[in-house]
Amino acid sequence: MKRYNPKEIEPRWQQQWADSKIYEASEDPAKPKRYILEYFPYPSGAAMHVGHVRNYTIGDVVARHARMQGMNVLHPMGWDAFGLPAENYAIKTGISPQQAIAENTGKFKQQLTRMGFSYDWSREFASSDPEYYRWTQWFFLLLHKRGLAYRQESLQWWCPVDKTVLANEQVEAGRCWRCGSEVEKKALKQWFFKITDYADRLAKDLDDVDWSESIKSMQRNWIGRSEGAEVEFPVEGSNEKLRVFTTAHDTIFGVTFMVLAPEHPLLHTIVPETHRQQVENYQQKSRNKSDIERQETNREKTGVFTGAYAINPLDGAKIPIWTADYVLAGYGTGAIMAVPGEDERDYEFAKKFDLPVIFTTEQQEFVDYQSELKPNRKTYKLANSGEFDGLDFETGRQKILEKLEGAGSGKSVINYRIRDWLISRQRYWGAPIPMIHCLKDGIVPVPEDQLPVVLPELKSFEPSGDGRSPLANVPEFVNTACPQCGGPAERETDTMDGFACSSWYFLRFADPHNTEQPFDADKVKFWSPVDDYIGGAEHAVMHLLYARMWTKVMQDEGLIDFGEPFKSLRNQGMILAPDGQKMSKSKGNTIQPDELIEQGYGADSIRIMELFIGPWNQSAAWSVEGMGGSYRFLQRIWNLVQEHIAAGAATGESEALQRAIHRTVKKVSDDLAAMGFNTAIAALMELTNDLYKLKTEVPMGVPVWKDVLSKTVQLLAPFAPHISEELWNQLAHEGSVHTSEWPSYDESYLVEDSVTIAVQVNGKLRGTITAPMDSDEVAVTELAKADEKIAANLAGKQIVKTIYVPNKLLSFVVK
RNA sequence: GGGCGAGUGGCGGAAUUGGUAUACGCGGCGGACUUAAAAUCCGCUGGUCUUAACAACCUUGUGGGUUCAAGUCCCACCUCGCCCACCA
Repeated sequence: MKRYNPKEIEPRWQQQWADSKIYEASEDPAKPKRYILEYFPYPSGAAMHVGHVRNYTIGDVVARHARMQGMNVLHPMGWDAFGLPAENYAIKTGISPQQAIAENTGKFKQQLTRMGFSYDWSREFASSDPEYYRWTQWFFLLLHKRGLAYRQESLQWWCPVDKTVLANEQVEAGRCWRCGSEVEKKALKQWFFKITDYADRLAKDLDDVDWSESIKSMQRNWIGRSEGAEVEFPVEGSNEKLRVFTTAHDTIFGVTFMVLAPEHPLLHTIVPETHRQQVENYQQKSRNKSDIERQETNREKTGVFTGAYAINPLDGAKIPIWTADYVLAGYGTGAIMAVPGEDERDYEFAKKFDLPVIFTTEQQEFVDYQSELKPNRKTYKLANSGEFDGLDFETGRQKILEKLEGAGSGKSVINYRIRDWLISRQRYWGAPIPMIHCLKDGIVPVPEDQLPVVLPELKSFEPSGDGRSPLANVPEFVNTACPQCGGPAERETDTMDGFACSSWYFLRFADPHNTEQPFDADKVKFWSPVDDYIGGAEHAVMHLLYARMWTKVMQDEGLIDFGEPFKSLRNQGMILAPDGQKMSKSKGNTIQPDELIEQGYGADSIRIMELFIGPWNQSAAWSVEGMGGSYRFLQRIWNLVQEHIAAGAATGESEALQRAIHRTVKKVSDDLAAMGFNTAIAALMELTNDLYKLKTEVPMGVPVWKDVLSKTVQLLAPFAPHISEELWNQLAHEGSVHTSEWPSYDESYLVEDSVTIAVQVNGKLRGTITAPMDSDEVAVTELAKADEKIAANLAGKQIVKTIYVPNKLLSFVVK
């Protein structure tokens, strides 16, 4: 009898699949399409570990199952090659990024292939291929044409270690998302994408996609849409007006002071000489505070009086203007009207600096404005609010806004927390921004027919840290002719954020080798949008937000006819190291699939383990012992098939075998539809246990065994593709199991003749009885009373009530 | 402080609309096979409980509630994980 040897069968079938191109997709309108995509990986120097592999295993099971269900499946793979990880790896090892990417993608591809993933490799590309980034640059020009790319000087987050600016999304708690070092502020002229123009649609369209609530709420939170009003307060003795954003204009009669952020420009003009020194001291102090310090010193409020006063536009009250760093320069107008009677932070500030507190509700008590959503707030009535006294909260809000609008000092406004996407990077390894600076004509786009602006191969590409990209030191790259006047001009030397490249790659997969345009509209229309997007939750507010924005820009341009790129999003749970810690190279606790394959477990066992370890969307610690269980499970199926093949032909039927397989077909089909991978595998294990018992009753070699084993192998195929293909072949089937039709089940085999019914007395289980299927209450009651144990529990008691759930349960209530 | 999610055996976990809690796997114990071991196959394995059987009682983070019946529904609380955090 042949032994199960993954080392022998797995490479053989991998080769066979590649040769026969069975996973290559084409636009066949006869079959329903399904586009299944996993985030394309960064081919870093470190090999993939079993945590990464889980992501691809989930996608592969979905893809293989869909194919067997007769769908036209697109399941591509490529490389997110530009960006810091690849460049830092190249710097560390001293080899060029071009070469490092070539080597690492080779390694990654080999790892993925060894896992038996069913990718259409004919569509492979890397975002650093000139044939690809040519179109990334083309999209930059498109955004520029549509007024969505602009250049502006402002204070930006700067990572002193990676020596580049970062987008807001890429700063986490004051630290660089890549290297973890504390970021600084630096004034630089930078390119931005105007994602704020799309804030509203990005927030609203989340209602229509099938994503987890937590990712949706993270995006909504990041976009931070809030409805309110912008109100102008004249500054006393000046022509200046102080503009504030508020979501609580109904509390305007409770304003007892104003607060400007220390960076607010009005501080240059409205502060009287008497207070100038102390204001400047305060500004200096807060400038020196890092973002992290500001967060650590969290609750203690600081600030100084500016000596200036504002006038309340509704009642003419004179209001002192303060500056304090609890007001953020970058949000709203960088200034607030402080209402200590309603806002916790203003209240704290007022207490500390002994400023008056006015309550603007009849309750005359402090109400945390943050609790606006609490229903009780709706019952509050305005007080201390002049003509608006007695109005309920909603009406008061409305009337006050009307009055402000009438007086020309207020308007309703929607404010967003999200900032424009800073996309310039002062790093080498990225797509060059296709712009030219001409002394005469200013900033001129590179003509489309001159794309791509090729990234030159450099010997030295370390970031300088002077705020300029390494490309600035390459005269052959920099010096060029102005496309408009033909005179001498300089190329933009910053490169694009790697997230620009990943903002459209999913569309390129539909038409990856097009040299005339980014993609053919019909091909994209055929495959898009992505039906199942599978990946980790770490992309929640970066990639997923950017890609959604680009999609909407393309929709507006008429290139595509949809606005949401990812119909459903699935976030897999993380695989932790056996010690429960995150796997990382630095901790030395990673487990790589290659080691396990070498040890003889094989890719199939790893795939089973990845899914059986727990629900796919929950994290789980890797179990070394568990691998043995996965391997044994496959081996048991292997051995069953070998025994069957070895047995001589016999005749006979088996109802029990049929029942077992049909039950399992239903269970696995249902579980796969609900992504219940772990329970689907459990069902296959149970089936295997049943088959081992049944082989002592039904001789192997009986035709029904071939039927049952063949279906078993088909059910196993999405999870363990190699062993399934091998056994399918051994069972003398033509063609690949992976292109075979998913088995169906016959309801008649699912119906049992008799059922076990639980019998409860006063809610406690007192026994079980076996009754014919669909017995009525009278018959079951009789059977129950005949049961010795149940009878003992009923003895001497009066039955008050009987509840019967057909085929399940009988419950007596007794006194 | 806000948002999202989760607490079930020694461990990972299972449990349709409330209806036999602990499926399946790991680990452990026992047996078969073997000169022996590994491998394989078979059986047992929540607690009170210490040899076996029977019985009883207890058990899904804690405390209440609804119900004939609660891991599942309701209320309050505790713990852990993740995300956002002075966003006016």
